[in-house]
Amino acid sequence: MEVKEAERIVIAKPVASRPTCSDFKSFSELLAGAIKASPPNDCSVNIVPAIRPKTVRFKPVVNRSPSATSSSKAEQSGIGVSISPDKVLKSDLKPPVVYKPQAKIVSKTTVSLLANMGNLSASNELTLQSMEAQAERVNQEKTITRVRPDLYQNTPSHTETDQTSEPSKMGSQNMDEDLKVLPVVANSDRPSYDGYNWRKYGQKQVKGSEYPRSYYKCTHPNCPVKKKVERSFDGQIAEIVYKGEHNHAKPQPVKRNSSLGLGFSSDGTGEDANNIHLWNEKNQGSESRVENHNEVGLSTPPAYQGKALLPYEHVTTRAVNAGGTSETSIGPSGECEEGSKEGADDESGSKRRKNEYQSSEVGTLVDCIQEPSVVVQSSTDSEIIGDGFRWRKYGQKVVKGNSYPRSYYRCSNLKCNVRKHVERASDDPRAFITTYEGKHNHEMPLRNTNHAAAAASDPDSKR
DNA sequence: AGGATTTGACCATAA
DNA sequence: GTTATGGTCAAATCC
Repeated sequence: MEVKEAERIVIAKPVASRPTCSDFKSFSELLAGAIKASPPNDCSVNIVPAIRPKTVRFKPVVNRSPSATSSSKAEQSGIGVSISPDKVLKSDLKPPVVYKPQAKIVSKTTVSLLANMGNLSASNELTLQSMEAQAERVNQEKTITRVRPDLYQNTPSHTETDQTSEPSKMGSQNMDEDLKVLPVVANSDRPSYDGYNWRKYGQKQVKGSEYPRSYYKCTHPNCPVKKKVERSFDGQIAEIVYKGEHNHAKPQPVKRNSSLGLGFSSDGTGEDANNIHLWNEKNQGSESRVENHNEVGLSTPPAYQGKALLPYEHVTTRAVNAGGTSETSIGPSGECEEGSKEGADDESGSKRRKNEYQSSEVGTLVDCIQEPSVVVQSSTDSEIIGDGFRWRKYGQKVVKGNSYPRSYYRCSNLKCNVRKHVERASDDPRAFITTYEGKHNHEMPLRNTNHAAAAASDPDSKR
């Protein structure tokens, strides 16, 4: 809890600061074999070694000093390695390497999983995408999504089961504030779960960050949107910053699993009707920021972790609707059309996508496993749906160090003692921080109603 | 073969 | 003006 607090503070800062320091430590410790959730840690640890090898890229670069290159690379891949044990661990975890391999593995698994899970999977994906989409939509100019590693770590292992089984809901946490909480899962190097296609055009080690920052551009022809992704100590996505606005709709998924009610795209793009709506709805915005957090008790990496999937993170994104609509009830028709168009575009990029999916499916998998969330919101005050669970607001208070009131929620499930509080992270009314306490001991409540509603309102849900 | 990714170098901006 | 840092470019490489 304390830690959370600290982190929370950090996150609140407008600047992309790395909240991970404290976490990091704990994490390393965890890795050492000690504390907290052993499963995740173990997984991460195991993963690292396996992955690393791949990371190394042997380039006989002529132009650049070869020796330097190799060394530099080595450094990058293992920047922290030589430094300190902790760092070493971190380095091991480094993302760059990890993703691809994992993604592949995951993808397969995912496929099977999806097959088995059916609706769930679909919903999950949708959820993810939606989340990201929402985040983006929230701030088109600039959106920052942050993940809280610590939370992630703390996260117990299996809540996910619960979550998995149920569709998650996305909701605005504070309706008052017009916030939206979106769970986001981002794992791959190239996060494409926001429903758009991205091409990585750069990667750089930034100061104060253990991991390199990756730069992505939207692959759509004239789309100026870019995003940069930073990873936390364990290789998980710590922050995603979007720049610009998409001048196009999300690419439409080519295939859809008919069995999936929500229109799940098998290709992994997973366009969510909801997402699309959200997006289109607000692709305009000047600058907005969204923060994501890992939900503490929510996720638990399944079998994958063992593999290398550390990256599966569960993130909650809070976005404020600048424009206002928080709900799924967004304008559909136009979007749908656009989506179709996009789909056409996609064809040209089918190959590209393939690759993307391969590399990015981890996220999908995670989604499936973790929890689906549907971007449906109910506007009830007492019940907030943002992460798939129902919450009841039981208090609000202005806490020290934050000029904005913090809203306290508890899981509406009587037997569950999970609580969370949401507060504004900064002056930016769109930035919120959600802190979870405890883990759910039950499954995510089904929201058939919402689902249905969402589906109904979304023609995109196409089927 | 073609597109995506990697990664050192280069450029821009801020301190 | 210098240095530091971030962002982008583009050749090499991978898939």
